[in-house]
This record gives sequence, C-alpha cells and structure tokens, in this order.
Amino acid sequence: MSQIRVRFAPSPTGYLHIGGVRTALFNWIFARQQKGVFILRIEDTDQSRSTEESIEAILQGMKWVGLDWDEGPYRQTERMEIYRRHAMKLLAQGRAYWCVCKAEELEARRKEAEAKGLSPRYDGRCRAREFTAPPPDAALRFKAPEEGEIIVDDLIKGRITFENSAADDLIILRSNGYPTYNFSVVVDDALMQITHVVRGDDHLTNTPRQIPMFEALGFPVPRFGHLPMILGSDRARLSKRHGATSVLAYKEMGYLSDALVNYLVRLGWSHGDQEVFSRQEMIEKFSWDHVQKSAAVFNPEKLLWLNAEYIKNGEPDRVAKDLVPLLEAAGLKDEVRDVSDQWLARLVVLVKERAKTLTDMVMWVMPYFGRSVAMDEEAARKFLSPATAPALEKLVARFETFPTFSKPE
RNA sequence: GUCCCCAUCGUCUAGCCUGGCCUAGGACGCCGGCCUUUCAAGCCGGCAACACGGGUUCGAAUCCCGUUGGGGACACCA
Repeated sequence: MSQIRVRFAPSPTGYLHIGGVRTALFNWIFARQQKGVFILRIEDTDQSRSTEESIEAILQGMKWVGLDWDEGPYRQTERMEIYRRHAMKLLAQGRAYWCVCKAEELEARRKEAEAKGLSPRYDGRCRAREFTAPPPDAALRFKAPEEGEIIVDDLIKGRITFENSAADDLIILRSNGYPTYNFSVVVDDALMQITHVVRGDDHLTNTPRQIPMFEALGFPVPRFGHLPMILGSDRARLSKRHGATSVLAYKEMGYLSDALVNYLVRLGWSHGDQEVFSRQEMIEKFSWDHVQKSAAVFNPEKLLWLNAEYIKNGEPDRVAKDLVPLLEAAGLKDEVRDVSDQWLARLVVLVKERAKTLTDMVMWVMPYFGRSVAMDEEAARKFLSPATAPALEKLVARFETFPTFSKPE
C-alpha cells in the first residue's frame, strides 16, 4: 500500500485556535502512525482577510504544540497560475462556463428565492449563454452534475448520500482571477496527492461539491474524514466569548503544550478509560473507529486538571524549560538569565505539587525575588505551606548572582 | 426554508457494529470523609445519564421506524 498523505490547511484570518489545533492534531497523529506525510498549507486566497501576522501566529502555534510538518508551508497565493490552468482545463472541457451575474444581483435573487421558500442556489442562467470569449468581469462557474447521487464513505461518519439534484454551480474563479476555496482545495489536494482529507465537519457539505471537481479534472478522489465541532459551554460553536480560543493564549496562561494536546485528543476520541496519553501512546493507539461522531463541549476545568497532572508528573527540567519564558515575561529576565537548569528544576520540584499552571508558579515565586505581585490572601495561604516556604527562601538565597533579595512579609 | 450530520451522568466518554456479562463503567467538576498545625496534593466514599414513542426479540443503551432536540451547510468567505 502506498504512503498516506494528509494536510492541515488553515486560512490565515486570525490566530490558530483550539479547533484548528485539534484538526491538525488528528491529521498529524494519523500521519505519524501510518508513517505518512503531514503537509501544512496556508489557504490565503481571500486577499482581504488574510494577513502575514496570522500566518506567523499559525506557524508559532503549530511549533508550540509540537505538530511538526513534513512539507510546506505551501501558500495558495503562490500557486495562482496552477489554479487558473486547471480552471481553463475545465472550461475547455465544457465543464465550466463564464458567468456575468453581478454579486449584488445574485444576493438579491438569493434573498428573493429564500423569501419564496425556495433553495437559494444559483439559477444557472449563464449556463445557457455559452460565452465563447471571456466577457469582462466574468467569473467562472463549475457545471455541477444535475442528476445521480454522491456517496461519501466518511472515515468518521460512515456512509453519507447526497442528491446531485440539490447541487449548485459553484464559482471557481472570481472575476478578479482568484480561485475560490472549493476549487483551490480540490486542485491542491489532488496535486499534493492527499490521500485522506481530514477536516472539521463544517466542511461535510463541501464534500459533494468537491468530488465532482476531482472527477472532472481526472484526479483520484481522496478519502474523507469529518471531525465533529468543538462547542462552548452553551453548546454554540466555540468562540472568543467562551474564553481563550487562541492556542498561544494558553501558552501565556501557563499551560503545557503536552497537556493541551492530551486534552484535545481526548475531546472526541477515546481509548477505553485512559485519560493520559504520551504522544507516543496517542500515535500507537489512535483509531478512527473511536472518534466520536457528535460535537463536544470544551471543558476548561478538565484541561486545567490535566495541566496540573502534567506539571506534577512531568520531568522537572522539562517543566522548568517551559517556565523560563513566563518568568521572563513577568519581569525576571535578569534574574533568570544566569541561573542553572538544576536550579530551575529544583524550583519546579518545590512548587509543582500545588501548581495548576506555570503562571501559578511564577506568581508564587515573585515575592521571593522581592517583587510584589497581585496575589490575594487565599492564594498566598494555599502556597505558603510550612515545608515549601523556607525551602524556597533557601533556594533563592543560594542564587548568588541575584543581587538584592528580600523576604516576603 | 432546503439539504446533511448527531443524540449515554452538568461536561468528556466506555459499552452499541458482533443484542443477554449493564442493578450502565471511567474521568473532570461537585459533595462528604481520611491524612495534614492551614491550603493544596494523595487516598476512600457519595450524588449524577441510556431524549421520547413505537416496533423486532424470550431479552434492547445496543437492531429498525418515527418524533423531539442539538449542530452544520446553503457567498465572487474559508
């Protein structure tokens, strides 16, 4: 059997969010398990919404969670000629046609159809016009099949049937010459020889639109797998108002990437009663059979618990490594600069039993460096156990390169 | 509205495919206890679910149909 190839294809219109990471994670796990290839592709064909900062944030986020890719990052904006060429191929084959309907007209007709209780899809009026030369400001539409059905054997959802009679003639090339999402994905997935398209199930209904394009272009159709969505506590799609959704925000809040990844892999997948998985275990034990079909509510408390587990049970020097940037961010850059790894590891050992996040550690340690910190009385009491407080004082005192040092009251 | 998907404790889930082992298991959270000079951690215990209605069957959380509920998609966004 040939090698499997999967991809994660975010659009750079914001930060890398929790849902995106989980999608990437399942792709990555599958690739590693099957000794396949994991590809990163940036879908930036929407000029107005894509930003460089966002691409940078996605790359950073991926690195933080440790999802390394084997190919890419490819950028769709660098592949414009490829999409145009394939679009022209469809035009030449009579599988696409020019459409001169204006966006505003289409919008109006959609609304009208909706008001009448009809399907809001394109009425196909330019299909019959058969322009021989491209009119100015024309978009190119794909001729969707009008009869028959498309059966998708989804890795997660199983067999799904779609009637072609409900299919729409999608625009594949905008009037500005840029390809639209549904077309560029097909071309890229085909050319990058993606064998398994694993994405969020918000793309489920895109599948029957994309399959005919693969076929019209003469490409083999990949297998599909649609992951259930992640919901907020109110069962609505996870968004900012449910709390932090950017992965990097979790880094700043003192979460270990291993804990986040562990939490995310268990959100929608299970292996018996097991809760804690090393990366190696996830890779070994993963199976599509045990991926949930239904949406899952994101539970920050369980994440927090897992994070505490990882802090308690992780290698102290490994935890210490992650602690350094947070110490620096808290204003201890000079203090931390010359400190030894052993010193940091010792620090972690002292406080790891009760810390749920790395920022807990930072907050507790600050006063010992003579820094004031906004810590309420209860938080202070939780931390100041008879054993750890003196030990911590001694630890910091032994830190010779630290010039001034005052004990907390 | 149309199409598609889904449905076990508050939440994540095991079990479902291959009906009886399920008086439905685990985890988070919550409550109580032990330990402890406090708080955590740890240990022990408790509360808590098969959406509803019909079938099929000796027997259904498990199979079939319907209802209800939730989610998603219907753009020159991705």
